[in-house]
Amino acid sequence: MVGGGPARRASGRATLSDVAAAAGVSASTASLAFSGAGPVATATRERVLAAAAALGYAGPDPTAVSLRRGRCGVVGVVVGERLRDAFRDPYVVAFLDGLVDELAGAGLAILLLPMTRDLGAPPADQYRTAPMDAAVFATGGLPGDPALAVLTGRGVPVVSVEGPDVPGASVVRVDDRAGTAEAVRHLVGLGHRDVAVVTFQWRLDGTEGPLSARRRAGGGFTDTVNRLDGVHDVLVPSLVWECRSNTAERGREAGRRVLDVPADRRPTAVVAQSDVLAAGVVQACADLGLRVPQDVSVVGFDGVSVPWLAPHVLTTLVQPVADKARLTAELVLARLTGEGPSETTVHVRLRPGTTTGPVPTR
Amino acid sequence: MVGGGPARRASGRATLSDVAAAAGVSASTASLAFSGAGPVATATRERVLAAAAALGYAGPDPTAVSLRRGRCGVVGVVVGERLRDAFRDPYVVAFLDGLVDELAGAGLAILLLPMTRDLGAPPADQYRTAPMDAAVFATGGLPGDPALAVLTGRGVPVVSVEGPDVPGASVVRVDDRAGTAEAVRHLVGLGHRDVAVVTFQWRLDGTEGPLSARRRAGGGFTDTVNRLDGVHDVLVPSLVWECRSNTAERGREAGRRVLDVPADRRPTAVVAQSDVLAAGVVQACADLGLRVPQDVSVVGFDGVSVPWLAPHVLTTLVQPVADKARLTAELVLARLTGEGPSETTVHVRLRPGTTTGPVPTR
DNA sequence: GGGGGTTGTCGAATCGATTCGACCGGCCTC
DNA sequence: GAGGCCGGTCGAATCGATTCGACAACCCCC
Repeated sequence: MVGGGPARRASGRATLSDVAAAAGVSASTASLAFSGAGPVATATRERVLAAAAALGYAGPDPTAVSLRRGRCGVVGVVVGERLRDAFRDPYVVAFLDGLVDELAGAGLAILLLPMTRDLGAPPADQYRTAPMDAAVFATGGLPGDPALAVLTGRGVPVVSVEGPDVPGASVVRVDDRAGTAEAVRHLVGLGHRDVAVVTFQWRLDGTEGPLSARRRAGGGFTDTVNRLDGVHDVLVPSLVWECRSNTAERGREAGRRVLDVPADRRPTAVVAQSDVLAAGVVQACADLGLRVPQDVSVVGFDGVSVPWLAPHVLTTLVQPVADKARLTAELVLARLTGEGPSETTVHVRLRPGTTTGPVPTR
Repeated sequence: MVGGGPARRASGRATLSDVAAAAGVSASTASLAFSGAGPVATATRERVLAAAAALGYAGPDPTAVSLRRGRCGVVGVVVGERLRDAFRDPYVVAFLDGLVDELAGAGLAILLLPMTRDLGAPPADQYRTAPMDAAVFATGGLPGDPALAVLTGRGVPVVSVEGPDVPGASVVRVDDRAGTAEAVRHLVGLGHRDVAVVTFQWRLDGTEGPLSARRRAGGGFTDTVNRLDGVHDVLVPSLVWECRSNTAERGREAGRRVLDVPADRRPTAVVAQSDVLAAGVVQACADLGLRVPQDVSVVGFDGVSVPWLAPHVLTTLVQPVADKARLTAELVLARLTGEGPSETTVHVRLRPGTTTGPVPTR
């Protein structure tokens, strides 16, 4: 068997060396022929390409290239708790859609990372073992999240959208607080004084119900906290109801619980922390025979279209979702070029709809 | 500077070699200390771990491990065209949620791959360059998709859910055809003879409207084709309307166009290829002042909850989404252990709701 | 015709880990 | 007391590519 030439590897597919050997050139030359960097004679290139075709070589192995370059072209995206719930929110989907688009334009692919449920438990293996050039907390996060520690420990730059807001992370801020305050002032202008708030989960422990002062003091998701602070900047809400997930279903339940009280003790307006929750509250109003906005005014947050609420048009705080996705992608790309953490802020805008009106006279 | 000891690399983070040097052991021993494979003296292990802590070494580099092992722990998931549209379908989200869960259990992370829009164009870079151990076409696919060719060319095993149905790919089949036929027989049993069909996109070119015989002959997505064939197994539909995306909005438009005709030429039942499209059709009925099911019966597909359709309960073909996700994950894992392509079938079940009833008398 | 520049090719180092085989003591056993 | 085994450690090969520096051949021009 002497002189049989270098045999194709027994295990698996052809490598660049196999191609080079078949073409009668060195591996370096074959690499040059493929990448186009450096001068290669036309005849040589063609010989290499022909050998590659014959051997079924489909280009360099991504993992090997990643190791060499020190970059794998993958960005981890941390989304809320369960995909099922997170993706039910049209706002999250729209943001992710924009982010995927922006990053794909830079040749980056997106790896889904489900958020750690239990802050005491170690994060999923993937946080330690999945290849990743950067990670984005797309739907907020908590500073104490162990997944965050794992990522920064690995040296993976983190970009967070409204938190976790920690040193070392780039942050896309939203002026939730000012926006929410504006919405509440809008209500106050309409005569409302008795306002209830329906919030996101404060922490990831499945709690639902009135938010206690004790729990509130324990710290929560940045966006949740800021939006609630925005309410307090204008007035003290009569009730704060925490939902265990950001779905219309939970919003509906919240609405039922908050509004199903005698009329003289019923809030005249509800401020929800998302359009999805607000839509649930509107449904609850229908369930309870309350008219919107004659009996109850409802305000949402996000500015996504909720067409099945028709004929209602939600009064809401519009987030510029495309801009936010673009800015987030820009922060990611900045980190990838070696720049340090930075931050940016997007602004929300009150868009009055048909779900808010003058306070009912009693 | 002789004898200064091996310095920490100037560029970037500590490596296993740095840790080994700091601990005064060889790289092999340090590796053993970390991985737990092979015997290491307790004292040695502690020295290594201490050195790692001191240097801020957070465990082996995932890319290097991937190269060595020949596996990176990432599964690509191809979802329809635009994320924004794909994720608006609760069925897709539920399936993905289940798939993520099942694969995460096996230590696998999920990489999002947007489906190629234009079959003539080359697929996105990510198909060639992203690290991936396997790929799943989660929402169907076309046999001629160039992305498919790129993946198989790379040697990435493909698992497809209802297509592309090509040699070499594992396939999760759904008995769409038999299921749809059963649903249509249900309608026929209620006296319906004039049935319209609202379908998914036949191909990814943004076309919308009546499906021409010519276009139909050109081949389409497996699920779309099978479900339409199921109708033909029972009767010839009076009209087949193709929607350019699987959203309630397009279903509503389809419903308007299909049903806004004089009563004597109006179909008495509409079979939609998804619950989302069906929900749109029900809305269209409301728009047109048609009662469901007294004037028009509507059948969906998937069996996801569409709570905002209340008080209607959609008559639909229920897909066992959790089982489907589990079976898909099993096919992926089988390919990862080196097994060849295989296939499996899931069955759908007709669940009568309140959106179908006896044919109206004229 | 020789010096300098260009072009094309190659060898070797490198990215950061894992793992096989070899080696060396020390302890047990016959 | 010698041989065998085992626990512990290390060196070197390997995974599949990229890239730098060296080198040979060739062309141009003076």
